[in-house]
Amino acid sequence: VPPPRPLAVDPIDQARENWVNAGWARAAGGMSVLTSVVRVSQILVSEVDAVLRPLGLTFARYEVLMLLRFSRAGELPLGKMGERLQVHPASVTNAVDRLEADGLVRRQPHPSDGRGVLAAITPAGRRRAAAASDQLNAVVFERVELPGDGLDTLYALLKDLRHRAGDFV
Amino acid sequence: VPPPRPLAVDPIDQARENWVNAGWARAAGGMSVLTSVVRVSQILVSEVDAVLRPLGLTFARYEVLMLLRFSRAGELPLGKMGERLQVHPASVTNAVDRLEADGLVRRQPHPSDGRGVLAAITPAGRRRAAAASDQLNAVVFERVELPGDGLDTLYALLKDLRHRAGDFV
DNA sequence: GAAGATTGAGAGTTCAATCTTC
DNA sequence: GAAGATTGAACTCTCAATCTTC
Repeated sequence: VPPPRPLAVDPIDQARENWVNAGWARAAGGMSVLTSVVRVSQILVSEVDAVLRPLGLTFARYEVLMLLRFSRAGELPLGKMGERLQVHPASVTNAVDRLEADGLVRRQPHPSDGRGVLAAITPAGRRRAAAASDQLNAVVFERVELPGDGLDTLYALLKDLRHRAGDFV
Repeated sequence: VPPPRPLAVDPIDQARENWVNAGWARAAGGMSVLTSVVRVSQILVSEVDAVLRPLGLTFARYEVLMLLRFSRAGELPLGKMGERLQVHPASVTNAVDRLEADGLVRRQPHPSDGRGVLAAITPAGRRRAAAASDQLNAVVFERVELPGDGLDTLYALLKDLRHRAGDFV
């Protein structure tokens, strides 16, 4: 396991400089923002996964669990979850398979549509979701910090990008 | 292929609201920023991959190619590339395998360290890198836009997060 | 013994194809 | 015919183990 030593200079700053020197100044801002977003995503997801691993969960399965936890009846059609989580139907099937094998979720027939399948959270699933949330809040979410209103500004800018990409209306 | 229809309401806003209602207001900001970063990363990387796919590249392999393109001698040790790109050594091996199979990169023995291996970009690799960069700049990077100095602000905030995570000194 | 690189196993995602039901 | 869900193949990433060279 190589302890990821911090680099002396910021590699993304270097890339940005390379872009400008190559005559691509107009694209330098977008390139460096994109690379930064990807890198921060890697960092944060690996922190989340490290917390969830001992609980037998991944970020994707945790999101499924929380979606059910916050739903009115504790159950949702698989397709709806795929839409909400913006993931491929096959990923939902896979996640529900794993959660069901661990007894955290149950598959149920859709009451009105014979094609559909509902996933329902079990009591064990609610307990696991609560434990995971407590740890994630304390160890990761509450420690994502920025000076001043940095977090709110960041959220608004990212929301703007998502909106422009057509992520929501 | 399901055309990802935009949702009527922002799912991350909903999650944020759920967090506050659950009594986790202190963690709501971090949770929604983290989820936003992950989502934007997914969107942008899939746009990049869509551009690179016809060129036989992925984002990871493109980054390797550009690292070599911007290096002084057009060649670097595999380990150095792993550090700069912040990826696992096995991922570098895999990327170089694919690039070498396509004739875009050549493996060379390290001149002074018998353990090391250099990857050197070939003329075909330079042509492929130039074509990929032209398209990425025009189709993706130049279209990542925000009003005012939004892009610079976003870059600075993400850099702050990376710095706090120990990504660089 | 430690560092650089490779290998094979395990997990997750995406895609195309399939099956059932509307 | 179209939609919901599942399956198997292909790909990528990560991890542990291995091999060579310092």
